[in-house]
Amino acid sequence: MEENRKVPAVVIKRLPRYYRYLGELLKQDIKRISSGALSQKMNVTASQIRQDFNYFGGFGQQGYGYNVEYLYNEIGKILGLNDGDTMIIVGAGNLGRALASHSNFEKRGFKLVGVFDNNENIIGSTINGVKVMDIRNLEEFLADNRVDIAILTTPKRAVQEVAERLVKGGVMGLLNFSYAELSLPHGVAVENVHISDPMMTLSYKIKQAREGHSV
Amino acid sequence: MEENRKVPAVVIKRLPRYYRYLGELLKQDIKRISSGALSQKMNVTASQIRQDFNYFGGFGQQGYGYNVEYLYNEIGKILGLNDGDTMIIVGAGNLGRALASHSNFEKRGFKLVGVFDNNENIIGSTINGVKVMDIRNLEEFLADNRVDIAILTTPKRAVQEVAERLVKGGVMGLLNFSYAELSLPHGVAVENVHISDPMMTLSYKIKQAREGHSV
DNA sequence: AATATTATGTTATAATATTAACAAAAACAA
DNA sequence: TTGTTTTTGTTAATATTATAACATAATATT
Repeated sequence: MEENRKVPAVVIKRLPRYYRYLGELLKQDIKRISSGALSQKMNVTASQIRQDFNYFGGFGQQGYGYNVEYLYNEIGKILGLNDGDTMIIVGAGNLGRALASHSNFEKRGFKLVGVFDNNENIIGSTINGVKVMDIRNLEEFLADNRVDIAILTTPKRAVQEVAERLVKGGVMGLLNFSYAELSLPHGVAVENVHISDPMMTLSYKIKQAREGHSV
Repeated sequence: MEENRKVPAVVIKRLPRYYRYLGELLKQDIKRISSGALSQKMNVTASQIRQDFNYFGGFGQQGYGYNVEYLYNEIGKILGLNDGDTMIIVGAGNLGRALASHSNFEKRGFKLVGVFDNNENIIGSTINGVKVMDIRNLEEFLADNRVDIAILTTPKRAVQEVAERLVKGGVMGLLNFSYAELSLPHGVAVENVHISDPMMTLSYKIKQAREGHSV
């Protein structure tokens, strides 16, 4: 029932996975689940599940388990989903366009309100119902529209400058897909996604398997 | 100099980041670096860097530090990069096409040898110099070509079946971008990439910042 | 050549994270 | 009901990970 311990980052990182699994259970119309049953499905220990949830006070009931819908919603609240956070995508290349069409963001409660690029040939076109705007009009847009999150899919050389402009314009969080690592004022939330990292990890695992080690 | 301790997964996960940073240093023609200097750039402790490298025997010299190129190459070897691993992409939707055009994979030594889809309109077209093939010909292709890694960007409903066919065809590692989590025989290396997970983590951080907690 | 400095590899210590244990509470069964 | 089973929240024990400390060796300096 203790609520004020600082929640370790490693616990926070696990919440999205819990959330996804619980969403699946919901779809299957499963009303309740025990930590033991969930642990089997998710391949973690029941103890860890209970411990994790307990950082937030615990959401279950002895002898019963957890109400799936309630738990799902509570984790969503912890993560700040469905708060109506808005996002823009900066960089309408292959990856930017793919992400713009990615319906999962909407499913998690994030609303795409703009896409920006500097390529004349792309500016003015529409992706997933959203107009691609000129990056030169970024400041104007940010002044008129609240933007919570920006997804960065620009080339490496552009990303630091763009990030600074976004922060200056009031954007609170950046999801950085570019290769460069950003240095920004304290207080700006940044998550880096380097898609070749898991590829390299995979390469290591394969090598291990080839050499007869367990994977 | 100890080499046979089991290397913790958390250390392996850090290697790609070291590798990327060292690649940057190389480009800047920096020949040597100390754990202290590297730790500042990467925002980790020097102790951790030395400890991490020591799992593999250590690559430095007392009083000198690390030779950047040597260290870069050694980490590459540990990760099994530039071993000529081949890869295919299954699912030529927005994300699959974006990944096919993603030059970083090649930079890390992975060679794209095929793209598969089931959409008649896409089959036969070319992405990044590689022909999109009919998924029905997957087995035939795998019989004729060694494929080490498959990137999965199919819709969720298709991914488990495709994964099984790939494994049967001899593919050793899967990089799964689809929402579903795969259950596969022991010994198959799998890395899951759920791009909405870091988005949710970011949402949490923003919420914390709004509530006045440090990020 | 002698000394001071640098910086590793490695061991020791501290901090975190995971798992196990279990009392208390609710659900279920007889 | 009453007793038995289930299953949580929570504390205790263990294991893992990160940091600090330092002896040793190479480099740099005088």
